Amino acid sequence: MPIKTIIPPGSPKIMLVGEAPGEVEEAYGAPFVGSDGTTLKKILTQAGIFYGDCIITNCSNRRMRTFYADKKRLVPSAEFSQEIERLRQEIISTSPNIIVALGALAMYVLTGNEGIDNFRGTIAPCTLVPGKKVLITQHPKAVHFDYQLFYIMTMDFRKVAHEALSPTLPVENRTLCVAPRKQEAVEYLSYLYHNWEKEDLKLAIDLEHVTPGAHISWFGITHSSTYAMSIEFIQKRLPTFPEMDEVELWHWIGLLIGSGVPLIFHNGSYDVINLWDKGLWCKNVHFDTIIAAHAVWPEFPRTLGFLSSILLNVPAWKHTSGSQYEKGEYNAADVANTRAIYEPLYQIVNSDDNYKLIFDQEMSQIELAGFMQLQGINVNLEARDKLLTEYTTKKNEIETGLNTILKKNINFSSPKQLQELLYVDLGLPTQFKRRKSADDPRKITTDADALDKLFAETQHPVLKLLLEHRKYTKLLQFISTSVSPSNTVHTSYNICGTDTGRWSSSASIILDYGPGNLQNIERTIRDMYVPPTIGGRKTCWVQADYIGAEAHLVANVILDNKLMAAFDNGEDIHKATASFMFGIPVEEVTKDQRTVGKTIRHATNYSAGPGVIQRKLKIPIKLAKEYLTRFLNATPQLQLWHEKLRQELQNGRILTTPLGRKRVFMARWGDQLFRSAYAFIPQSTIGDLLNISFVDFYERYKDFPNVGCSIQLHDAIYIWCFEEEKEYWAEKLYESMHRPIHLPHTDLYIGVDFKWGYDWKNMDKLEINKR
DNA sequence: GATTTTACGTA
DNA sequence: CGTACGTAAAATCT
Repeated sequence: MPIKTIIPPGSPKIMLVGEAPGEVEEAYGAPFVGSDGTTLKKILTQAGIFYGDCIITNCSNRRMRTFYADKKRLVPSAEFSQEIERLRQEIISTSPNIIVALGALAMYVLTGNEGIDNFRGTIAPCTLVPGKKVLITQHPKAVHFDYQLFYIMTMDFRKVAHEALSPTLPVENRTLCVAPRKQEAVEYLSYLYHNWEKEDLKLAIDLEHVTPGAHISWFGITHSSTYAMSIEFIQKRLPTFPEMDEVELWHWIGLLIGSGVPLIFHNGSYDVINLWDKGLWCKNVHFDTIIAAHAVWPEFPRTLGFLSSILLNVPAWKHTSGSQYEKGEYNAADVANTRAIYEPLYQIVNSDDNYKLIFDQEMSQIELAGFMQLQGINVNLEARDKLLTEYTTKKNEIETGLNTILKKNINFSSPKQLQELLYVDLGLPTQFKRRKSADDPRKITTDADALDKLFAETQHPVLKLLLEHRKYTKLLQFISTSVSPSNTVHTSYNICGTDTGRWSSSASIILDYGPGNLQNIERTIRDMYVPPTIGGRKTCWVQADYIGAEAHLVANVILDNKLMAAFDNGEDIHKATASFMFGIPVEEVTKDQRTVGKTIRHATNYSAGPGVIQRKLKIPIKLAKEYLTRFLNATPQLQLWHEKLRQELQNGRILTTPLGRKRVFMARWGDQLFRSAYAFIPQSTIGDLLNISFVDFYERYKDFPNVGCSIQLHDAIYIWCFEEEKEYWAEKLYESMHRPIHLPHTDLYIGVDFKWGYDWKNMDKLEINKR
């Protein structure tokens, strides 16, 4: 039996179109009566829309086994065609101002579009009933798989509420000037140059490049959200303009961006730094829309397409860009939309002191992050080759050994072949992956933990060899990385790379050399990385790291007096932990007990269970549980704090760190969300503290020729200088890093440790005067 | 050829 | 049932 479309009395303005009824809907004879309906109602309420005011229907009001008659799912089946016709008639007879397509099927039926991620949040003309407008969003059932969509759909429905006021489609009022002739481009650039000050212009810029070399192929620029010019510089790796014309264009671009005109970017960390690499300096980087979005919604996607779908009423464009001309159109649309989202983002950032604080802080990091990306890290080729030989030999020996024992060749990097080997051929007990939640499916694994466990149980020699093989394979991955012609590797430090405010690091597309991520290099092979040689003289590295930073902060946040005192007195805090865990004097703590203290301290700060401790310490689960209980009993403040955080989350799902960074937690309510929350405060605070300090140091000394910034490692900073000046620069670095965190009861200062050395592995303690 | 999964390195 | 990341190689999809 078909269900019935709900049509409220009067002239309803909003029509919601789902897919087809499920079992529950069919039983009740009405759409959206199950759990999807509950989700939908919640979202509508959040968006200020009353469910009872909406027409509620589906693409099909009958349960349907197959919607389409063909394999490509383009031609509706006969019975589905009837239902589509019924929908068409209902749209005509009820004539809503806005139709909401819930999910990909409704989008396809109503608009003919495919690929929901490209269109979600945008308005498209209705093809089923021409003249009508359709807002595309996800089906409420998608929230079940990705809870964040609840918040995204809420934003979509706020747009629905606005669009319901009138039946007219948003007008496309943008002029995109694609691949202009030189004269036209120069006219625009010179107009901007001569008039930006008196007309108070703010310019958005966006680059497209071709690889390798990140050569700029399109330069998009605009002063307005309704106009954009995209200048084409490269077509199929050949220059578009004669050399003199291109020189003239770059001359104007250089004049303009160096003039001090406020510039707006979407991910300026790329554009500004690429221009810098090509010798062009952006004097006034006024606003980065990615940084703004990161300061405000760290958990949301930050692509231009997403932000435009949330903040603007422009048609979807990210799925276009095929032909050369379309690439220019795409670039022009990008820059116009960057200019457009700037306006609302500027308002939002400035509406809240915390947002503004974090925004300004992250903007100040662009130059430092970019400087380190372009400078790179030097590689000592001799040291690299030595490591390469050493580990290749070791890996080969193990392979030979394994092949002899197994009497056949398999790919030890293949999880599939290893499963076959371990759980079928050798008949070992099948191991399952550690799950994040009890609801997750059990998955067979051959990871290091599984091999460790199997070795402990069976002492099978193959397992040990496999583990070593893994280790050397991984090391060789790090060692055999590409190096630039000047023997450097480069990383892109991503200011907005995490939800916590820590930086991440990834492959540089401007200088594509090295392993990309320079924040996860294995310690044993770090000696292949060396500080630069300046004026023919070798420099050394000075490393400064915050001592036990996260634990120190947590101790002060939860007011753990014992631990606070241990930090204040400069004690070994892991020994101190072991001391009160085992109820023995600090002097009697053994090395093993210290390791236990260290592991438990770390694990409990992030609410780990006994399983983690069992694996880290390689001890029986019973002992791990005992240690855990002992620790938690000795530190009741920790659980009280975790409880307090959960309560805080219940009031709006927002946490604010002592340094003012806010994060909304959008995961489904439960343990995983709680754990992210417990980790957020220390991770974010220390990350921010270090970045503030690093920028402070960079800004003070960036023009000094004998010192430079090299590496950021979350809670450690590396700078290079000459050996005889290492104490001097370490003291300067200390001045930048010795910085208070304001807490209710005190201003907390995290201690700093210094080391120095001529490579990244062999570093010695460096004593300095800390005033 | 593009996308997803598995495994593993760092703080 | 530690969180936060990025990458290589294998596996899988189209």
